[in-house]
This record gives sequence, structure tokens and C-alpha cells, in this order.
Amino acid sequence: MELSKNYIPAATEEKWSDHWLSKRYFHSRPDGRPAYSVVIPPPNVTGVLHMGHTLNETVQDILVRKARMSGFNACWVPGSDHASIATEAKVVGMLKERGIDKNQLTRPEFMKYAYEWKDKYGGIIYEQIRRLGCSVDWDRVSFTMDTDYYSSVIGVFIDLYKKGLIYRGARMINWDPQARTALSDEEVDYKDGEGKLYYVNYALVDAAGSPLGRSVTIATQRPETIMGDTAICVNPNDPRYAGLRGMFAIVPLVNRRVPIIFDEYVDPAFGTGALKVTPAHDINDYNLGLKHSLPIVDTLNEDGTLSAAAEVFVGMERFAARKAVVNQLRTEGLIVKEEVHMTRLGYSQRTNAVVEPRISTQWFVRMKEMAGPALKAVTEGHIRIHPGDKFLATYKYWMENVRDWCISRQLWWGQQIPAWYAPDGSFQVAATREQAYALFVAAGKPAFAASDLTQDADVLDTWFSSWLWPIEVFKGVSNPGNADIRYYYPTSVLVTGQDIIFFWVARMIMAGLYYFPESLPMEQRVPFRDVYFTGMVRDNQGRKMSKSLGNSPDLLALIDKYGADAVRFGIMIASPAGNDLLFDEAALEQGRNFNNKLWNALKLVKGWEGRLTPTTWNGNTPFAIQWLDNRLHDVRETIEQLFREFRLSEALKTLYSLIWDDFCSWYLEWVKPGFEQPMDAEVYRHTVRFFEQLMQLLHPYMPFITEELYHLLAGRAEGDDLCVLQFAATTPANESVLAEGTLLKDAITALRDARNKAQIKPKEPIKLHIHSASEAIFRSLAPILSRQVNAESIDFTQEAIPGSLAVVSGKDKYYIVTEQALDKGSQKEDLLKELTYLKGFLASVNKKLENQRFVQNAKPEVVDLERQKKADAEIKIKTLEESLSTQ
RNA sequence: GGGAGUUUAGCUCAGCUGGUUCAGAGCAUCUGCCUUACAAGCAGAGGGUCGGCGGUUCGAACCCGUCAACUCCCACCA
Repeated sequence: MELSKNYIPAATEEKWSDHWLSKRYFHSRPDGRPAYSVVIPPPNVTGVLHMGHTLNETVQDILVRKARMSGFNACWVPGSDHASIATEAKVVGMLKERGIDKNQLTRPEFMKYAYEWKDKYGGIIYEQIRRLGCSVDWDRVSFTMDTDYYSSVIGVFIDLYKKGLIYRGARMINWDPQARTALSDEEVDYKDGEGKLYYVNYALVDAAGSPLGRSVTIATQRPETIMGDTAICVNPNDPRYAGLRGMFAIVPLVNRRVPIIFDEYVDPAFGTGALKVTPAHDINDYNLGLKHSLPIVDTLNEDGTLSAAAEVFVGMERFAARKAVVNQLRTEGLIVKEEVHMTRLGYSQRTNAVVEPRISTQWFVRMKEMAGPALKAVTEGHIRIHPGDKFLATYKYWMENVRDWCISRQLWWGQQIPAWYAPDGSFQVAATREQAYALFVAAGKPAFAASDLTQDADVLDTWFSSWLWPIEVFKGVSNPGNADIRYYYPTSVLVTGQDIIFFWVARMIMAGLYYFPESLPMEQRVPFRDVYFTGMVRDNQGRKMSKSLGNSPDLLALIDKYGADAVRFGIMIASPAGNDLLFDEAALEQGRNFNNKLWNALKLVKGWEGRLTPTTWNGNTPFAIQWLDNRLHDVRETIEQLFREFRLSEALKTLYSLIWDDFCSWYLEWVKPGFEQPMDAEVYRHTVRFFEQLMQLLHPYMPFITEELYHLLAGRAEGDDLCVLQFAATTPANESVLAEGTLLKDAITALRDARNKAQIKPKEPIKLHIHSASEAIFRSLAPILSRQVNAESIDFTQEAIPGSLAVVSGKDKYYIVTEQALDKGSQKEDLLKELTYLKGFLASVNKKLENQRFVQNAKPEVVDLERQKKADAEIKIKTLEESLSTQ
């Protein structure tokens, strides 16, 4: 079989992707094994996967594949989120391009376009997930607007409403007067700009309305809202205004008499310390109004012109009205000062119009009741957050300072709120018109027909559907108690971004605790046992990835260029848990190079296959095999520990080094036969076995190339595929074999370095004399050592060899004898440098040991350690001095 | 404005309960090699006052205080 020069990912990846799929390896059904279930954080249905997703998906696939190979029934549920805001914005944009205005469409017409859009673009993310090698169960694809899912969301809304956990309340929304629509917070861009602060005099009157000949000055940026003022507010602790108690002010232009109210909300240091209160046009004013029972005068129309309630300048556009009001106030001599003031204004992403804050009635979920148990689930350890407790503080802060959740959105794409309004404005919450009407009937004979009811126009916040995700993907809401939900819930681990800890993670915990009865133990109600937070992916300059910067790479292009395994490697190798990841293509190159390294190792090993010779070692296992065998045991235990701690990047680094250094650089060189020499059959058999084990360990990270190599290494029976090959139990390594390996590697490195520095040519053989307390060990290692340092002979000595080049490594001394003229200069220099360092080191250790307070206070084992260091340093110094004496 | 986090070699990061065989790894750099798997490679090497200052301690990258820079989430003050 001819193997190509380099590894070519494309064909391999498609082949295995298809094979795994046809074998249905990733399809899961409840059985006798323990479950390991993961639900994908559903990406936006119309989006493409960005590097943040790639990181999350890769982490999940690593965990899932590892579990699948470790005796678990692994189930990874894929899916997508209808993402009401983002998707609706895209659909509206698409319609605009076609010359269609959303406002001209009926709701069903719009929904038809939206579903068309979803069907067209929704598949892109699934293709990306497949190309990345994600081992998801394709039979379980879920979507937050699926029929069952939709009705589950509605059902939960109705249930919460019945329990009094959902209520209607006021909230300031962002209004776009040009588009005549409400905007989500995400659709508002804030820009700093220069504004003007106008200082306006309000005349004061007494309770009877008689002028007092005094006035109060307020500062405002929005004089056009003056006509909506319903109070003046000052701080009760502000001595300047203490005398105003019981007085009233006259609102200019409209001459409305409004009370002076006192509230600590007002900052005496800002402006004049007196605030005009306009409940209809500012959320803080609105809250003040609620607190002090003030009337609301809404002076603006939907299109941003002044309404009849303004009384003056009715119909004028708001900014024109501002100028007009200012002029009028100036004319009346009421403006005492104007000053420039830096301010931030919100602009609509859709029309670039300045956003107008507007009070509106919205639906809210009470959070206090739900936050308590959700906090407890984490603080009591029923859910463990990784890494460490880095995000615990954030979570606690959120749960303890929770605000009620506004769940209505002024959009069409989403689950429409199941509230039905009668012509008189009263309403009932029910799944259908008929059920709602029945409720009206039950409440008393209504004077209207069912057909007169209108459904609430708003839809629910996307998070109000995604908080049910870990339950409803297993049909836990729509078909309670079914086999899947009983087997797979709670899920094993949630992998997601730290930025949605509150939006999503906390709310899923709330939903799980709310949905499953309190009679069950907490650990059966929580949606997941572990949460693993990934950081944000940034570009290599630390900037956030964004479309406008154009620094967000196209995942499929990266896979085409480097291969999926290299992309996975690159994104994982420098991905500290919970920290931001600075994405750099250099890491992907490293991944590609690693692929190639594996490929070349395979070529080497396969080259031996054709010329095997019967083994000659008669039960004496060669050291190289003993050593790598134990290295594998050692690393496997390390890897298991790292996985338990979710330190996946560390685990990959460990594997990278095991494969590149231990296996390729050391082991393969140690067992490699001489030029044109045959390969020992037993050594070959072990080598293939080691290679398989390495591929198995690496498989969760780099599934394609490992599967490919597993099959190229040997013929496999049907169904013998790496992705389902079960790990053997780990056993501890033999420490003394590992120590001998270290000794051997150190000796080789030291001798090669000495050869380099003395400019002994690689082909020039040397005679080696070793002076070591570990002579027996060196004797057994001599065959490897001599080949690796090109020594034609190895002898053991008790004293320095005259005319040789001395090398010191640890406590051992080596003397190199060669025909070639030696350049001992740099070698001697090295020895002297080492000697200086050791003497300094010894001095510091001595100083410490002479310090009575150290000897008395430090732990005995620490003192012993210092004494050991002293003894070792003294031996090494003696060794060095002896060696130097021959130079 | 409130909360949280980060700061260790040129870059990305390890460093577990404080103890100079812990100042480390990878990448990049430099030197020598087209050595019979691999130049996308091999063999080596150099490189850091652990953000600044102060404190606790026999001893601090690690604990405490303070300052600075950067980041994220929330709120956005007339």
C-alpha cells in the first residue's frame, strides 16, 4: 500500500463521517448502561457557527466521545433556537430587499416568509456541526418552534400564570418612531454625543394656587417633554429645597399645577438638584410616579410627533418641537442657563432614528420565588460549576439581586402570548380562543362572542422557550414521564459561554426545579450536574469577533484549509477553561502539523510490516517497550484526572507531548531497526498496539485522523471502529521504569548537546566512558544509548579519563573519547557555569538551614527536603569539580 | 454607576494547601542539520524584577491592602 507524502484530511473526513452515520453509532436509546447526555446550546437557526460555537461544540464532542468510549450510553442532542429577535430582523431585512414592508403583511403571511427563511438557512449550522465531526444524535434534532415544543412553551406560560408567577406590568421600551415599532435592547446602538442641558424656571404657588413670587430651577435635556411633567422632585435631605414642602409648581407653556415631591432618588449634586418628573417618558420618572401616585401625561404619538395631550405644538415632530419649546421658553424668560452636556443617545439599528423611551404594558415572570432554589442547587453542590468557583460569585450575585423577567417581545416570530382580550380590555390566559372564551363565560356571562376576542400580539422572549431545552428535547413537558426523560434527565454536563450564565443557565436551573416536583431529590430535578463555561473567542489582537470588523473566520473555509481535526486541535490547545481564547490561525497550523506527524509515524511503522523477523528476546522485554508501556499507564491516569477536572486543554497538551515526544522522538527512534534491517516481529506487534492506544486516547479530540490511522494500522473486523472502542481500565505505572527512562533521556540529551558544542560530526563515532552509581541500569540501557549518541563502545569507569571530554548530567559523569580534535572550550564553560550556579544554590540552602527561625518554624518535612537539597548539591559540586580537573 | 474577572518569556497559557531541584510548557526566535517516517521535519540553545507599591511571614508568582491597565455582565441618572 502506497501512503501519500502528507496527510490529506478532506477525503478521510467525508469517509468516516458517512461511515459513522451509516452505522448509527451516535444514535442513542435508553438501555442498561449509565447515560451520558448533553444538550447542545441551540445556535440561532438562521446563523452560521462562529468560533465561539466551534469551541463549545468541540468541547462537547470531546466529552461525549470520551464518555461513549468509557462505557456510557452517550446521547448528544442537536438543535437550534428560533432566536426571535435576530431571526425576525433577518427576515425583515430580506423582505426589505425584495421591496416588501413587514407592516404591509398580515401576521400569517409574515410567518410564511419566516418559515421559508428558516427552512432555507436553518440547515447551514447542521452541516457545520457535521463537518466539525460532532457525534450528535441526528434522530433527535430539536427546534424551539417545533409543534410540540411550541405548545409546551405555551403550556408553561399558562401554568405559571395560573400560579401567579406571571403578571402584567409596565416597562420602558425602546420605540423607533420612524419604523413605528418597539425595538429590543439588542437593536439599539448607543452613541455618545453632545447634548444641551437647559435650566428652566418653574414658578411656585401655594396649595390654593396663589403665586409665591418664587420659582424653582430644574435642568432638562428634553424640554419638549415639559408638557408631560406631573411633578417636581427634590431630595428630602437637600437643605436648599427644605422650604418647598407643601408647595406646587406651575409647568410652563401649559400652566399645569404640579406638586413638589421629595424622594432620595434625586441626586442633589446633578444640575440644580431639582428634577422634573415626566412619568410617560422616562422609566425612573415612571417609577417615581408609581411611588407618589402621579398621573401620566403621554405627550408623544407613535410617529414621534407631539400628541394632543401636549396641548401646544401638537403634531410637530419631536426635535422641531424641542426648538419651538426652547424658543417659547426664552421668549417668556424662563430659561436661565444653557450648557453643553455629554450624553448617550440610543439609535435604532433599523432606521438610525433616535430611540424614544416609551412606557408600555408587558408580561413579567416573578423571579424571587424561583431564584432561591436555583441558588441553593449550586451552593449546595447539586450543580458543579467549572472552572472552579470562578463563576460562582457571579451566579450568586445574580440570584441574590434578581429582577423580574420581562418575557413579552413586540415581534411576530416566536410563541404568541396566549392571552385573549375582550373588547372591553379584560383578558383571559388560555391556549385557544375557545378555552379563553370558556373562562370568560365561567367568570360571568360575557356580552361578546368568542370571535370578538383578540389574541395578544406579542411573542415570548426566546429565553422563555430555551429555558425548557434540557427538558423538552426529551419531550419532558409535552409527554411527561416518558422513557427518554426518565433515562436522560438530568443531563450530564452543560457546555456554554459564561456570558449567558444568567440569561440561560440560571433560568434552566429555575425551570428544572420548578418543573420537577419537590418530592424528588434535588439532584434529580436540576437540569445538569456539571456546567463547563468557555470563554469568549477573540481575534489575535484581543478584539471581539464581529461581522463589522470582518475578523470572524468562516468555519467551513478553515476546515477546508486545515482539516476538521486541525481546527479542533487548534481551538483546544490554547483554550483555558473559562478564559477568553485569542484565536490565531497559527494554532491551526500546529494542528495540521500534528496531523502530519501522526501520518508520518504511520508511514514509518507500516514500512516495517513487510520485513518482520522472528523475535529473539526470549522473555526479556526490551526496555523501550517497558518504558512506553508505563508511560501510557502514567498518562492515562493523568488524562482521567484532567477530564474529571474538565481541564481539556491540559489533557490535549499532555497527549500531544506523549505522542510527539515520547512516542515519535524517543520510542520510535529506540526501536527503529538499522538501515535495511528487518524488524523484530514482537516489537512490531507492541508498536502497533501502542499506536492504537495513542489513537484511542486522542480520538475524542481528533476523531477523523485517529479513526483513519486505526484502520490503516491493521485490518479490522466489521464494526471494529475506534469511535466505539472501549477504554481498558487504568493501572498505575511502574515508577522505577519511568525513572530509568528519564535517566536515559537525560543522558542522551546531555551527550548530544556535548557533541554539538564540541562540534563532533554526527557521523563521527565516539567511545563513551560512564562513571555512575547506577551502573547496572546503564548496562541494560547501553544498546539504546550507544545508538542514540553514536557511541561505538561504552565502558564503565571509576575515575576521570585523561584527554576526554567530560559531561555531567545529574549525579552521573560521562567521558567522551574521539579521534576528532576536540573543541572543549564551550563544554568547560558550561561546566563552570553549572558549578557557579550550584555553589550559589548551596549557599542559599545553607543560609536557610543556618536560620534558626526557619529550622524551628518550618514543617519538618520541608527542613528535611532542604537538607536533602544540600547533600545533593554537594555531591554534584564534587562531580563537577572532578570532571573539570581533567579538562 | 453596580458586580465579576484578568495581568507570569515576543505570543498563548500551566503553576494544586505559601518552601530555589517551580520560575515551567507550546508556539515564535536563534544555531547546526536535505540523517534511510516527517524541512508542515530532526538535534540543540537563548529568553522572564511573575503589572506597580506597601504589608503579613523564617520564607510570597501564590495570602492581605492599595494603585494601574484590560475584559465581561448589569444599570444607564434628569
